[in-house]
Amino acid sequence: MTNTPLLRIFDTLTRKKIDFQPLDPANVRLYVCGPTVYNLIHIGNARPLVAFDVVARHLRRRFPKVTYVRNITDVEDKIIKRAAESGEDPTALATRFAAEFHRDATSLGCLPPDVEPRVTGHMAEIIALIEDLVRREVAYVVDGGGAGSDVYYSVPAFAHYGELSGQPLDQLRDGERVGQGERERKRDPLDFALWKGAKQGEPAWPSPWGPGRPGWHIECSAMAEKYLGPTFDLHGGGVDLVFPHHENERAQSQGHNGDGTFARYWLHNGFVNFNDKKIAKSDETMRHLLKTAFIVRVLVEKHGGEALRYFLLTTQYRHPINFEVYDQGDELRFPGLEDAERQLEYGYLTRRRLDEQLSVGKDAPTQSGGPIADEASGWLDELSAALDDDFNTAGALAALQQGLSVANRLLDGKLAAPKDVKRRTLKRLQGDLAIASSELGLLEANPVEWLGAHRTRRAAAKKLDVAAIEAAIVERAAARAAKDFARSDALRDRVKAMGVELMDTPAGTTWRVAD
RNA sequence: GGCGUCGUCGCCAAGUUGGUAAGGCAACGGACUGCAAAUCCGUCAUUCUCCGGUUCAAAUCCGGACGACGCCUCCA
Repeated sequence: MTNTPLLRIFDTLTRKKIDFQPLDPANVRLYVCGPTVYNLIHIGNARPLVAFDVVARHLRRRFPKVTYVRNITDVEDKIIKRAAESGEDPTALATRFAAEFHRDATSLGCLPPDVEPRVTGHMAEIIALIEDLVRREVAYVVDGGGAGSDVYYSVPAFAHYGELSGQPLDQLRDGERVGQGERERKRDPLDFALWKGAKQGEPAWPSPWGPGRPGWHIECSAMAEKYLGPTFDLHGGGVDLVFPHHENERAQSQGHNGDGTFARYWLHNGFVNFNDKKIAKSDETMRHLLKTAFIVRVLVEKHGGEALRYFLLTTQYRHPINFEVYDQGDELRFPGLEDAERQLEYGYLTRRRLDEQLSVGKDAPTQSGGPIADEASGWLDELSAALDDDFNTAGALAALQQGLSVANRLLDGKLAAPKDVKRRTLKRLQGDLAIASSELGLLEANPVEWLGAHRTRRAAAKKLDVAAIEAAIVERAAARAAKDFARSDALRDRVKAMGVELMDTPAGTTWRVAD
């Protein structure tokens, strides 16, 4: 195997699509900014989760080892605020929502990262890093007005500040809004807090500057270094994190380890828009939707986590994705998720047919060496090539579609092929589909179970009387046996009116919830 | 004001180191079926927001116009 670069990645820092050359091909290292756990996550939070899950999966396919680190921020202003509102202990609240987050991540088909560090478990590392920055005089201590002192990072001390976000310093200063009381403490309006002295009632940890807590950005610098070293390959997150979060992480880490250290490639996912607009908390309607319909838990309940995942992968991760919603009287409809469900149903139906076909007959022991139908080769390579090209999942999904389509054509006898070639091809397709599934995190479930669960969920959503449907099927079977087609059709019409389609197969009649 | 992304069929969405427009949904026609569903087949962008330019050749490069969205403030 040659070492020619396989992957092309759009890097935020250079704003170009460039070849990916890992520092150590034997261990590719990836850091992604995880959630601040103060809430159930919404669809916007789900995008980086899914996008970087595919990044990690694909890297694992291409390299022998990948170390994927995704943090959990469990000390932060929003958590403190939320906890104060409900009277809950901030730590307990964070722990609770971290667990909820894991549940959602799992339902979205995301594999756990290799390391999932939490801020509360890394106070020593954070404090050591800040101490070093103070020692190097790129940070300074200021009386915080409370029990402990504040520590600020001195932006003018870092020559490369603004590079990542492409913002000239004076422009950033123009936009800067300094909070009450901070103005007189900061030497420069761009300086940001590394450590915040504790105020009344806030969670605090002991430090050389008295009781306090870390600022928002420092934890990522400290934890990335601890698990991935001073310099690592990829750093990901949402576009909104480019400034100030990632700009600041970079400043801290390079201030500590020197120029050229820290992340070598920066990846940022685009936003999920709602009817072409950003899901902003400032808008009344959106705020309401964010608390209700856009919650991952709610969407998963209605359409399944895999449909949400599929939807999020229909657009390349960097581009904005539009989440359409329309109000149909008493319920909200999400065409993107409905479409995704249809695609998944097609995929699982195909996989089920494949499994059924290959489980019967014992002809043609499938030597893997023999020829297979031309149409069945190529699509998996196309899928991988699409992912090699800046993780183009939309292109990968198109390739997957080809694979599924070939399987169906073969099963339908639409492709001319000798019996042994056909069987070998089906076997190959089954294997290739499994590889594609594991790359995308899609169609990985047992087809029979998935289709059953899918039907059950949809039947429940439509409040269907399953017993009545099954009774109708039994009655219709008798009518058909007696060639009483008028009766048979009447029964079909009856369930059709309920929104159910009957499917006659050699193995008997089954049913599905109509679209 | 500064920085950046984008504008491809009714809808979603690939394709931009230039070489003659993937795929999906919807729609229509057909095969299969007692009738259906599922599946399969066929039709569905002489054209890529618009105007110029470079070129044998441009959705892809350059210039301009118009439009959309985002960041610069908590935010995925």
